[in-house]
Amino acid sequence: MKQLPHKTIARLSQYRRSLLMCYANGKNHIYSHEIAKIQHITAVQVRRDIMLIGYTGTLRKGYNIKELIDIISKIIDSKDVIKVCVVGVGNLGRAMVNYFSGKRTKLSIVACFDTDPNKINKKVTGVKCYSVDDMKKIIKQKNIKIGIMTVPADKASETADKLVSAGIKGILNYTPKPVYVPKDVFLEEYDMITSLEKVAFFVKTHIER
Amino acid sequence: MKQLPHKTIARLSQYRRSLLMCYANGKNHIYSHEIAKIQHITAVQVRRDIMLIGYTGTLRKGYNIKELIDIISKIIDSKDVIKVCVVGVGNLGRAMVNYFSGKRTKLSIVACFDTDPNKINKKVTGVKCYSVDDMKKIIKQKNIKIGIMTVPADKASETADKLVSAGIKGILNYTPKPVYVPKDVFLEEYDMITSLEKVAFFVKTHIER
DNA sequence: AGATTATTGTTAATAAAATAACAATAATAC
DNA sequence: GTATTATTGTTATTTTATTAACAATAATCT
Ligand SMILES: NC(=O)c1ccc[n+]([C@@H]2O[C@H](COP(=O)([O-])OP(=O)(O)OC[C@H]3O[C@@H](n4cnc5c(N)ncnc54)[C@H](O)[C@@H]3O)[C@@H](O)[C@H]2O)c1
Ligand SMILES: NC(=O)c1ccc[n+]([C@@H]2O[C@H](COP(=O)([O-])OP(=O)(O)OC[C@H]3O[C@@H](n4cnc5c(N)ncnc54)[C@H](O)[C@@H]3O)[C@@H](O)[C@H]2O)c1
Repeated sequence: MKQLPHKTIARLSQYRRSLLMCYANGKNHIYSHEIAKIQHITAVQVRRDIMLIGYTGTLRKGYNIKELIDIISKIIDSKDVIKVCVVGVGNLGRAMVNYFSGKRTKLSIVACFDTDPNKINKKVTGVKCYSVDDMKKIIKQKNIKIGIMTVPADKASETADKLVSAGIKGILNYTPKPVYVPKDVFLEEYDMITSLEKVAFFVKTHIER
Repeated sequence: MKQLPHKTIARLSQYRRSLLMCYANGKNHIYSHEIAKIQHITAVQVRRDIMLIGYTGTLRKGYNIKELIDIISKIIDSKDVIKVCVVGVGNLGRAMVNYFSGKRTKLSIVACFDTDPNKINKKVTGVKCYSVDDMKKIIKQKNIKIGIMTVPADKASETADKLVSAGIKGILNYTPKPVYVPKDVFLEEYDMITSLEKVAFFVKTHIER
């Protein structure tokens, strides 16, 4: 299959979650416009995404939910569980561990790291916190592939470097500081401050115009 | 000025933060490629964004940091402080309040809301938590303009509705459930689960190819 | 002083994403 | 059984965002 657009991948993840809900409620078929309504996007967008992954529904009956879930899963899940770690177990890091722990089957947070002696060797919702000094060792040992960064902003780039040199293949950076990674490592950055400022900007222009 | 692209707004917020740092370190001028390096984007992108806001630097001297900060602030900040509330003071909500409280001058979290009696009327890092039942009243009273949603997913749409009917003008939705808002309310949604799955997808395709 | 270099600002080109248009057709209505 | 309707799948168009190209010129070099 051709390379899927990033945005499509993101939407597929969301479709799947909605589809799982519908399926759990006993629904077996769904129309593009129903999916669209749930996601608050257009039906064309949905059909286009589904077209891109090569699945076809049935005319006037819609898509078979079970089949669609399976196809999406085949695309976005990997065969084996992908192991994830969280670096920096502060407020945000703890929220993350808490939220994800024991939830996903194909993505599993198996370790976290911190510099704070009060946190090292404790457990966070069942996930052990190690010293950053052992990062390389643990990541290799446990075969961790993804790192979520929730360290203070001024520790962002050193943390990214450590993750990369430990052999991590994907980073989700929640610090507001952009980091550099070699191009064989996938990087996703999200800056909450910027998001809030963006909302504020549009609110402002709305109010002041 | 023409309507600025959303992406430009987001980058301006990030430029400003970097510029403030540089300025604090005693730097007075900066080249487009220096800004680009900090943000890990291209210099053209930076120049283009700066062009769009109508600022001009000086040839071979770069941009005057102070001036640029002021111009960006004039664009993205509003004249008065914009008040923000957080709905759902769980792990994530608490992290947010904690992080933002007392930090920004033009954006201020002034209230949070929850349904849990153990949280109502307590303070979260100095910010009072009210009952959701008083949401409308408090939002109007305090003239709150932006709501950050960190409630459980199944409470997302009712929460959005309440915020809208209370007169909120911007929503930052951190639940994985898309919500509907009328078009005079600016909506920004961010789904952490999807982000992580996206990283996992690219890691997988990298590993399996 | 004249040549060279580094840098901006802007237009042009390309790429990515979203939306629109519409042909095909199964299901339903009459 | 024919017409109508609702829905998919796909191509075409438009919009948005990024990248490239390059002219203009201030600063520096020789
Ligand atoms: N909490 C939020 O809602 C929020 C909002 C916007 C941005 N952020 C960003 O997220 C990041 C974390 O925020 P937070 O509120 O959780 O901060 P926090 O201070 O609560 O947590 C930071 C954690 O990182 C640990 N740490 C420090 N240096 C480290 C290192 N070198 N290696 C590993 N761990 C280290 C600290 O011990 C602490 O446990 C920050 O970069 C912040 O800017 C957070
Ligand atoms: N924590 C994370 O890292 C993380 C990651 C991905 C997604 N999310 C999403 O963020 C949201 C919050 O996550 P969390 O981990 O903080 O959950 P949480 O359970 O810790 O917090 C939810 C809070 O909302 C309150 N609440 C419940 N119903 C409410 C209502 N109707 N009105 C107001 N408050 C109400 C609860 O009392 C609780 O304090 C969820 O939608 C979750 O899916 C969180």
